[in-house]
Formats: sequence, structure tokens, C-alpha cells
Amino acid sequence: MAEALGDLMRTIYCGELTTENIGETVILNGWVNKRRDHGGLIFVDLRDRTGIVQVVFSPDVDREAFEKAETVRSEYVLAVKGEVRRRPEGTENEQLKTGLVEVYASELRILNKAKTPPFYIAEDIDVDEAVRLKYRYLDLRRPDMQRVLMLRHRTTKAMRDFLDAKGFLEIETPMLTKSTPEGARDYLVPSRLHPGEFFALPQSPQIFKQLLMVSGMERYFQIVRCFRDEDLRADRQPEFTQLDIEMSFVDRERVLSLMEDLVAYVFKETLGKDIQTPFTRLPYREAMDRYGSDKPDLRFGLELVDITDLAGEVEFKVFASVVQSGGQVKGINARGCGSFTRREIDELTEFVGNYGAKGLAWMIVQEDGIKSPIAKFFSEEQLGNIKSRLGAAPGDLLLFVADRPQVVAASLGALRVELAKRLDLIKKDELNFVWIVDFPLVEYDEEEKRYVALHHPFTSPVEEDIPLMDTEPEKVRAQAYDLVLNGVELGGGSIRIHRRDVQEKMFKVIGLGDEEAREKFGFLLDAFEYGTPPHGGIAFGLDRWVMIMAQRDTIRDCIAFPKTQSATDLMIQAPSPVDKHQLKELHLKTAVVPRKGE
RNA sequence: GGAGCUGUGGUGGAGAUGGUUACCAUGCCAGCCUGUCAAGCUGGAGGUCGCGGGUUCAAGUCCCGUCAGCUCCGCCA
Repeated sequence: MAEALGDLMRTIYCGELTTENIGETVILNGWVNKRRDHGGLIFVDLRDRTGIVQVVFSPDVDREAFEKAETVRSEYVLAVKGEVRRRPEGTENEQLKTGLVEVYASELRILNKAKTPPFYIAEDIDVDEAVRLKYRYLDLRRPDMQRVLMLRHRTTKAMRDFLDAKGFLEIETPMLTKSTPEGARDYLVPSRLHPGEFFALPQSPQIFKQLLMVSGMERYFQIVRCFRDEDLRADRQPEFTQLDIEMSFVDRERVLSLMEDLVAYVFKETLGKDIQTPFTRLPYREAMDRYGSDKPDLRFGLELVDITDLAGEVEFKVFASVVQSGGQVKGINARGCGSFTRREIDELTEFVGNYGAKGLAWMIVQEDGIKSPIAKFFSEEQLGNIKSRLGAAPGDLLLFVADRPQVVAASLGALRVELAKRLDLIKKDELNFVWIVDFPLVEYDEEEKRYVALHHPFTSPVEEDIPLMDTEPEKVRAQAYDLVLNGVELGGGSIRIHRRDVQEKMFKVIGLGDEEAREKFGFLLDAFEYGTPPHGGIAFGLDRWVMIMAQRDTIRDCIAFPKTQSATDLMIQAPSPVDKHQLKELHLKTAVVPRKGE
């Protein structure tokens, strides 16, 4: 029997009650977090999005309210009117923000009943994520989830405030747009009015924001949904949100420093943290050499050390042959890990195997020499050189991978992070920002047998490298930059190509023929002929940004209604088959035989 | 496309070597209880072990397949 809200509209939020309110008569609206029935006295913890306060139902105060309270259960929706009183001495609850007071209910309306929820609505619950996702509306009732969404709100608010103050305009771009080559797989939307043709959902508003620069908008931003039909990860969802930014008449330094100000402003406004600027700038090459990653976590050391030159001289065949065939040998000094058991080292070997490494050579440094199955292939002098190169001391464990540079980087880069986790070297509260700069413009794709853009095909090469585009494209540096925070790629951008001749050259390098370029990007090439200012910008992954600020392990926790790893929504059961008529209208036929029962 | 982990009442977990009514906690329901706060006490209901097949006299437990969730590789300009 749900009752009408009537005049019992809240006068204050549960979490806001303090000793200041003692003596006041207040009206609370919220959910029953917990009911404790003592027979002659009932306590109800009432919860709204601000917090919890204890409501007392006593027949001495109001018998009708008390009797109604006996029927109340968890998650019932209530309106309560009552007097705020200081709790009797000895019954204060220090764990509750409002624990010094309680509300004596003089009137209760049960606005709605509730089924027993499948899990307790509280912080730190231990429930299968699938259950949480199926009942996401209940999951989001939990205070820690609400806090993340509030933080997300404050983050976007701070972004908008900062950019507005700096003269940026928030402009929307189309969701129904055009499929383009390069990049991720598109989500396609069939066109009803144009049989056999499709829109694509944007992977990013890249081209539109550049066109807005041609339009003379000068400074643009957008908090915008992007879509990529690729496999998911803890930090990758098929639809995610970017803070997208573009500016005219700027160079790289101008963009980076303004973005540093933005980051500092947002962290100050949301978390109250002071961020030191400018951020470190680390060339891509150096990041790969020292950390084996273009998104290194700089909160700890464990840097990769190149011993290719030393390894080429040893009798150990695995090392020598790798070096001979143009590979690399690099190592990490896991300080103080000399006590690792054989089993632990085997685990690490298996770990690097995931990244293509065929093995993990190891040496334990002891007072009286080196303990290692491969030590016998090395002379004393060679061992000494390796030790000094890695700065090894007794008690250290040295780990080596010999392979193609990509495999060495991937495996040791990952091993570095794994070791840091195992050794607890990562300071959880540290925020370590770094710009990765001087990316190559293109890299050779073995599968496609052509050069592909490392960033995207609109990234400007460094001016003096332009001539190299014809001769040694892989040596051309791009005016591109990524912002990395604690090993997570927060965002990336570049100064764009704004000259038609350079853009055409770029298309040529990546093997995009004149005709295809014309067909796919003709409008862009045309636009570039009408007075395009030099421009550049960046896009940040908002979900990842919030994830780090909220110290969560997955962006699913920072998105109200996320998808599972197989890109489904467990709550609304999407995707789903559609009606035959819908398909017919869209001029579509599926090649799949529907499963039984569908 | 691949590797790994997980799947037992609503929820979280336990169930050596295959063997009688599948255990514990919590939640739920009922009763008692006027100061609790993840209240307490007493009693009760609730699962056939993700699904399918196989081995066996007998399977939650072994085998095969499959589905789902998560982590990772590939992929993600």
C-alpha cells in the first residue's frame, strides 16, 4: 500500500544532519538501509545520496508511525517527519557522519515497498560483477558507486569551467557519420533511405574538429561519446567518453602547457590535489628503451638495461644467436629478489611467455658469485660486466629476455610492472604525469605490407623531417604527444597537417591512393584549400581519467551503464535480435541462423 | 582467434581419494525483546551443484563439449 508523498517533501538530506539541527523538525526522504526492530523500539537507518541517518520509531512519540515501521523492510522508500535530537549519552555512533544525532519520527509514509535486493546495498560488497551489472540500478544505489559518479560530474564540470574561461566553445559534432579507413572497426548504422548504405558512429570527432578550425572557431572542445568495435579490456569499452579539444594558431608547447594547466585545475577542483607542472617530457624512443612501453609507469624504477653488446660475445647460444639475427638482449635488476624460489621464477617465465618471450634467463647475485643455470656460458669478466651494467649487488635477481625488439619491450615492459606489483613498489597516492613526445609518424605493418600512421593520418610531421617522407618514412618524427599517468594513457593528440600538399604526401606514405583519398577524405582536402590555420589538439579518455582519480581498477566502475567484456549489456540484454520488419525497412538480411528460442 | 581464472540455496564461501537426508556464514520469514547501529536470542523456509553429453552400480566430485563473467595476448590510428 504505497502512500502519496503529499506534503512530506524533504527539508534536508539525511547526510546533512548535524548537531546544528537539534531541536528542528525535519522531513527526510530516502531508502531504508537497515531496520533494527527491538520490539518496543525500532531503528531505521535512512539513506539518500548524501548519507545515512538513524530514525527512531517509538510508540511514546507516535504509535501510528511506530506500527507502520514494523512493516518496513530494506530498501522501502520512506518519507519521515520528526524531531532531530542529540543521541542519549553512550549511544553515539562514531562510524556514522550523522552519528551524534537521530530523528524521532512523528510521521511516516511508506512511499513504496521493495523486494529484497539480490545483494546488500552497501560499500565494499563482495558480489559477482555479473550480478551487479544485471541489477545495475541497485548497484548504483551503493554509496561508493554514487561517489564515483559524483566525482565524474565534478570532473566534467571543472573541465567545462576551465575551458570556458580560456575561450573554448563547446560544439557538438555528428554521431551519424562516415566510415573511414585506418583505425578501429566501426560501428555501422544502416540507412533506411539509402539502401545498402551505412553511417558509422564516430571513433572520435577528429575530422569535424579540424573542420571547425577551418571554420575559424579557433578554440573548440566537446565531451563526447566515441565508439570503437574492438575487443574490451578493464580500461576499454566499446563506447567511451572523450574530452576532445582543438585549437588554432598554436604549436606543440602551447598545447602541452595549456593542457597541464587544465589537468592541474581539474585535480585541484575535484580532489584538492596540487599537481606540479610542467610534466616530464619523455621521447618515445627513450620510453621504449628504458621502460619497454609507450605508456610507462614512472612511479618506480626497475628500468630495462640493454646488454645486447655484451650478450653478443658470450657462449650462451640463445643470447648469441638472437644478437646475430638483429635481436636484443635486455635485463631488469629485481633488487633483493635473490630469494625468489625456482617456482616463483617459473611463474615469471610463464608470465613473459604471454608476451611472446620464449624464455626468461635469470641470475641470482650472491656474495661469492652468480647462481644461474646459464652462468657456465659466461666468463668471469663477462659476468662482471653484466653485473656492473645492471648495478647488481648480492641478493639481487637479474632477469633477461633475448628476442626481437618488440618482444623484448613488450615482455620486459610488462614484467617490470608485474615485479613492481609483487614487490609493492607502487605508491598508491602518487600521481606521476609524463608526456611521451617525438613519436614516429608511421610504422611498417608486416601484415598489411605498408606503412600505417602511428597516431592518425592527420598528424603533422616535424617540419624538418618532411623531406624524409619520400625516402625513409619510418624516420620521420611526428608532432604528436600522449599524456600518461601512472602507466595509463590518459590522452593523446598532435599538431595537425594543415597544408594540402603535406596531407597528400601523408596519404601517399600510408598507401592511400589518390582516388581512395579523394573518396574518403575529399571534403577535408577541399577544405584545406580554403585558408586553414595551423592547428592542433588533444583528446583525453574521460573514463580512464576518472578511474585513476577514483582509484578503481576498471572503467566499468566509472560508467553508469557499462558493457561486459563480450560487449553486452546484462541489464537491458543488448544486443538483441530485431523484428523482421525492421530489417526489411533497412534493406538488411542477416546471414546468421537464429538460435533456438529466438 | 588464443591463454588463464571462476561458475554449489538470494549473496559469499566449504565440500581429500566419486558413495547414504549437500555444509557454513549472511540474507529472507515468524516469534520474543524500549537503545541498537552489519543488534541479540529462538524457530523456520530456501539449492540437485551454469548447461548438455559421457564414464560408472553410483558424479557437485572424473572425461568431453558448451555458455556466461573476469584478467590478459592479438586487436584497439
